[in-house]
This record gives sequence, structure tokens and C-alpha cells, in this order.
Amino acid sequence: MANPRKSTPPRAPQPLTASADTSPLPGRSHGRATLATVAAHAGVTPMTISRYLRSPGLVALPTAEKIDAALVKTGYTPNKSAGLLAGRRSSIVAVIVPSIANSIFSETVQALSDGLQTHALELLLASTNYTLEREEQQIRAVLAWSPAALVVTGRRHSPAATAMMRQAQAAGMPVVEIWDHEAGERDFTQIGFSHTLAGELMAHHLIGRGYRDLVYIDSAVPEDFRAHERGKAFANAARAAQAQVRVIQAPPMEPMAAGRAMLRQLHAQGLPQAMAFASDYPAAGAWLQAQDSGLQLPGRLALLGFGDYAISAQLGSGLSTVSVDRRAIGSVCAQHVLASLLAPSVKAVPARQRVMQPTILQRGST
Amino acid sequence: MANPRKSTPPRAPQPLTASADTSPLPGRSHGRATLATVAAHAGVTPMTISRYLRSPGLVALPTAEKIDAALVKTGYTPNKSAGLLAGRRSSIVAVIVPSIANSIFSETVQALSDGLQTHALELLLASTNYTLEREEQQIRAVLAWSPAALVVTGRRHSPAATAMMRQAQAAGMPVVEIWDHEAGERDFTQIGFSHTLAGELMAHHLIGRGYRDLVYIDSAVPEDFRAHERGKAFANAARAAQAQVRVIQAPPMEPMAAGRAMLRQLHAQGLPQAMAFASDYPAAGAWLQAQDSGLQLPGRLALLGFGDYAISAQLGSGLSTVSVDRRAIGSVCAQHVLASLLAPSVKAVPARQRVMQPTILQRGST
DNA sequence: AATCAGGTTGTTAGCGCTAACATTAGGGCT
DNA sequence: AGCCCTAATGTTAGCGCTAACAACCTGATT
Repeated sequence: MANPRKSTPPRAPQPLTASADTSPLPGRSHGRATLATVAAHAGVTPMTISRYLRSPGLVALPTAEKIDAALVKTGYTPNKSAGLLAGRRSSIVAVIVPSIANSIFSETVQALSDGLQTHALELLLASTNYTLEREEQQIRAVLAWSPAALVVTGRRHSPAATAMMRQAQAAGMPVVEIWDHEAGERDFTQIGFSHTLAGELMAHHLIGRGYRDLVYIDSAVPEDFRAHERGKAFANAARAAQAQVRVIQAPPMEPMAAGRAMLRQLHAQGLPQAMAFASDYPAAGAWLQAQDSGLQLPGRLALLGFGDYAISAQLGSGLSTVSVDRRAIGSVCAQHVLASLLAPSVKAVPARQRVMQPTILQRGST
Repeated sequence: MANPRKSTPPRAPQPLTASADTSPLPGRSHGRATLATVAAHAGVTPMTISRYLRSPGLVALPTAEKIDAALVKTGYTPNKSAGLLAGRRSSIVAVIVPSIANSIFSETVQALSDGLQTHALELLLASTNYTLEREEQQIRAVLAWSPAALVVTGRRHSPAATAMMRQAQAAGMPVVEIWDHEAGERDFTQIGFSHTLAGELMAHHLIGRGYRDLVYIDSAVPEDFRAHERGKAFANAARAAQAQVRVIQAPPMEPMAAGRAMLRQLHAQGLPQAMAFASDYPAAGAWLQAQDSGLQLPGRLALLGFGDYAISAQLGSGLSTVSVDRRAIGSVCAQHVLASLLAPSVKAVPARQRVMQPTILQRGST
């Protein structure tokens, strides 16, 4: 019983594909063991191994033990391509973000990845560098892998990209837009917040605290639609409240340095009462520049960031900012995808929106 | 001649797999068009479409035009799983990092991704949360997709993980360890630098500038081997130079806050002459805390970070740090992978090491 | 006119796996 | 004893694609 060979000799004729019994090691051709290799070792059919791997409860205990041994001995690694081709069930989730390096997205991706990993889903990640053209290419590329779900950033896409997303969704694939939200009938599930709302929130906060001469420092990236949307809403809300407002595009340099540069420039030409930024990084840069210039915050100048990055809490009495739960976007997205995949019917989890609320985090700079 | 139909009527009976000619739209079963769908539309064999897609020069011009039209009409998207299964050529590169959110790695991943995208390679990304156990799981998971290459972080792996990596490499897959380097015979290509060297560099810098009572604030993460290695080397080098040195583990909190906390604590129990950190974040936190406490830098206390993050250049007269080219690690890795894949022989691009040199970036804090 | 080379397209056979159904062995029931 | 039901395993047929080779059609060569 300890020696399994005792009961194995009178086994099936096992002509198999090729050798696999000549060498005790993994398969032949290109190295890896296949189900057939394992099956030969365990004295059963490949189908039984496949079954055992996916629902162990379906095979008898003695068989299971033989299979376990064979699995270890052969060092079997499943071939997901073959599995996907035959079974039409993918374990890949495709995620497309503007930038991997930008911590605003990387935390979301991390949370998403964590959520998926517990269910053995893999992450196929692509970045667009903030261009719709690249996004379209990337969507095309990842769809070729028949992912279980497609996650894209934002609600603006090229016509071709939208068409591909629609078709994928029609074929039963969950398609999610993260980091954005717009009211009304939408084609896809959105998990995010309204950047218009966020921009208004920023304006109202500053106006509410008495600042009437405002500047919004916009993102230097042309296709950073969400930052522009916040800026536009900020300006509209400010004007509606009779405040003076300018929207200025940041110079295309490292964000914190850009914040410093903008403050320096405005300092030279005349400071507004308050500056709002497209993200906490330039705001932090401006904060540091203000400190270096001996500007009293918020007495002489108020500063408002966006995103609630770690640095904002660390700067002196704190940088006021807009808090958006970056990790929640990722984890809610993971949950949504999992729910969609487990749903009995494809339509059971329709394009329900998950709206998040950005909130003002008032600290010492306003 | 212009009308190819002239010679086509007496063609093959083309029974095909199924319909595909009954409906002008994409395939049937599960929505997507297949090569057969396109072939039916173009009046040729699937093989010809396949050929055209991979090497357009091999098909005649009139045929190419028909195929182009059919491609557009059917909205064909290739099925990479099937292609991989049949052709054994993967376009996936698997990358495993400790953390996606940590900007230290996300910039490397971004550079890697950029490098791969130009050659139509996709990125399968997984994170280990700094545990070898998860790393092993992730390696196992990504190998199931037969990636074209495997990139892991660091040189420490579980025995099973190492075995899988060895086997993959033996089967011809480039396997790369990034963010680390150790002299001598190694199993895998390494693209990174020696953390021992970096730690020594930090100690020598501080000692060279006259500081003799040192503290290294180590990472709070137990399996952040590289930070520990730097700390150990730092301490050894300091002791070898007759300096006094302590290694203290940071509290497990947000890195900048941890830096502040450590400085506060040391301030209470007696400050060393210089503090070195496992990364720029806690160093920046300490810098801000020092400023809030009115501590003169570097007169009363010297601060040395690691990583050359953007913030370090922005803090007052600057935070001295160790510069390591995070993006270069990613782009060199991409180049190496591409070279390996294009190499005629698998052995043509062997485990050649790419050693990078960390350098001290002296700024105002030391 | 027969031969041949080269360019172009078709045919065949699988890659490794799983859905769907078929088969077999045993156990409880009337 | 005969029957049916369930549990366990096997068989068959492909998923969509590509490697390898076969076939064909020119036009040039002898």
C-alpha cells in the first residue's frame, strides 16, 4: 500500500500521445506535463483529472489520492489557454488605466487585484498614457484574450472603443467604467463619482470660507478629462456665486515642481485668495513653495488639493483636499465583477451604478 | 482580373463548420467572429486569413483587399488562446511585484509596460503583498498562461517558486529577477543593484560627512528583504568605521507618518547625529517633523532617504537620498525580454546580469 | 512541348482541454 | 431475482488556431 506500484502493473494499455512513461519527469514535446501525463501516472483518464481539478468532490477518494500523487510527481501546471478555448470560462480580468505609475490609479488597481486574487482571477493590465487612441488599441488587445471582465477608466472612449465594449457586454462580459460617474442612462456599469460634483464641491468649499478670488490649476495632460471636468465645474460654480475665477493649465513637468512653479508665477503677478489644484501633488508643491516664500496659509493664500494623498496629512497643519476612496473603487469593482461572474444569469447583475461621494477634507490650508 | 469571381465558382465545396454565411454578422455560438467567419466572407480558406494576419506579404494583393474588407465587416478579433495553443507563441509577459500601489515598483512596471507595448506584448501583473507564499501562488498562476517571459522581484523565493522558475527557464522562457543583484553565479538574469552596496553607500556618505552616531530606520514589512539588507549593510559599514549605529524598525503605519513618529520618538529619547531610512517617504515625514520641531537640518540632525522620489527634491533645500533608476529597471527589463524572444537561439541571450549603480544624491539634509 | 521554379492557396492534423453524453458498477428496493 | 437509481468514470467531439506540407497555377527555361 505504501508502494503504489504494487497495484499499478495491470493498468490500462495507455498508448497516450507519446512517451510520458519513459521519463518520470514532465511531459515531452515542449516540457510541460499535460493532463494526459498525469492521467497516465494515476492510471485514469485525462477527463477524470480534469474533473478532479475543478470539482474534487466528484471523484472517489482512492482515485483522488492517486491523482494527488500523480499531480505532485509530474509537477503538473494547467494550460489555461487550452482550458479557456475548450471551456469558455476565463480567469482573466482586463484592466485599462491611463497610467500605472500614477498613484491615484495604482492604489485602485492594487485593491482590485487583491479582490480578484482571492477568487483566483488574474489581472491583465494595460495603460493608455492618457490617450484615447492607445486606449482603443489596448482594449482591442486585451479582448483577444477573452477576459472574464473588462475594466476601463473613465467614460470617454473613441467610437471604435465604445463599439468593442458594447459588443463585449452584449456577449455577456461585464464591462465597467471606473473613476467616473454621470447620471442618466449609461451603457456600462460605472464605479466612481461625478467629477463635476467634485469640482463644484471644491468651489463651494472655498467660497463658503470667504474666498472670492479663485484659481484652478488644471492638469497639464490634454486628455485628463476628469481633471478638466473638475476645473470647468469649479469655474462655473465659482462664477455662479459671483466669485472671480481663472483656470490655468499647469506646466508639463513633475507635478510637485509644477505646483511650486505655478505659485511662484502667481506670486509674481498677483496672488489670488485661493488656489485649487487638479491633484494633491501640485498642491503640496505649492504648499512647500508658500512656506519657503513665507506666505501665511491660509491667511495670505488658501490651498486646496484633490485626492487625499498621504502627503496632504503630513504638511504642517495639513493640506485641505477632496477625499475620494481610491481603494474602494478597486474593491467595489472587484466585488461587482465577481458578482457578475457568479450570477446565474448574465443579466442578473445589470449595469447598476455605484456612485461614490467625494468629500471635502478640511485641514489647515483653507 | 479585377473580378476575382471569374475564377472562383469551381471552388471547394466549403461546408465549413456551420453557418457563417447565413448571417453577415459575426460568428454564431458565443458572438465573436472566427477565422472561419472571415474566410467565408472573403471567399478563401481560414488558413489564408491566418497567414495574412501574421505576414501580409505572403498573400496576393487582390486577396488581401478582399480579406481587409471581410475583416472590417465581421469585426474580427483574434482568439489569442487558440493561437497560443496552436502556435506555442505567447504575447504575455508575466510580472510579479510585491506591491502595485508602492510607487517604487509602479514606475518600474510602467516603464516595462511601455517597453512591451511597442511590441504588442501584454502584461499579466500580480502582486505578492511582500510574502513569499503569495509569490509562489502567483508564479504558479501566471505560468498557467504560458507567458513569453516571467519577471519577478528580488532574488529570494520559496523553494517551490525557485523550482518553477528553473523549470520555466529550462523550457526556454526568459526569467528575470528585477530590483536586486548579487554577484556570482546566479540562476536567473538580474536587473537591479546590490542592496548591500546601497546600504554601505549610505553609511559611507554619512560617515564621510562627519556623522558618527547613526540610526537606520528599517521597513516595517517583515519580508521586505531588500530594505533589511540595506539596513544590515549600513550597520556593518558604520561599525567597521567605528561609528555608533542602531537599526530600528519603523512602526507599521503609513510611511510618512511612521517617519514623523520615529523622529518624535528619537527626539524624546535623544537624537542621533544622522538618520537613514528605508525609503524617502519616512525620511520626508521625518524632515517635516524636524521642521515642525524647529530642528536645524543638517546641523542638529542629518536625514538620508532612499529612492529619490519626487518629494525629496521639493523639501526645502532638498532631502539627500540614494538615486536608483526605477524606470531604467523596467525599460532594461523590457529590452532584455524582447531581445530574448527575438533571439534565434534561446541560449543566445543567457542570464546576463544588468547591474545598476545606486548613487548618493546629496542635497540639503546631510 | 516538357520541365521547373516560385508564388499563392488549400489540406490535414493536432495543440490541451472540457461539454455532453455514454457506460459501468454497485446498492436499495419491491 | 429483477429493477432502477446514483455514483464514478470513460468516450466522443470539438473550441479556434497554426505548423507542415501538398497542390496548383502561372511564366520562364530548355
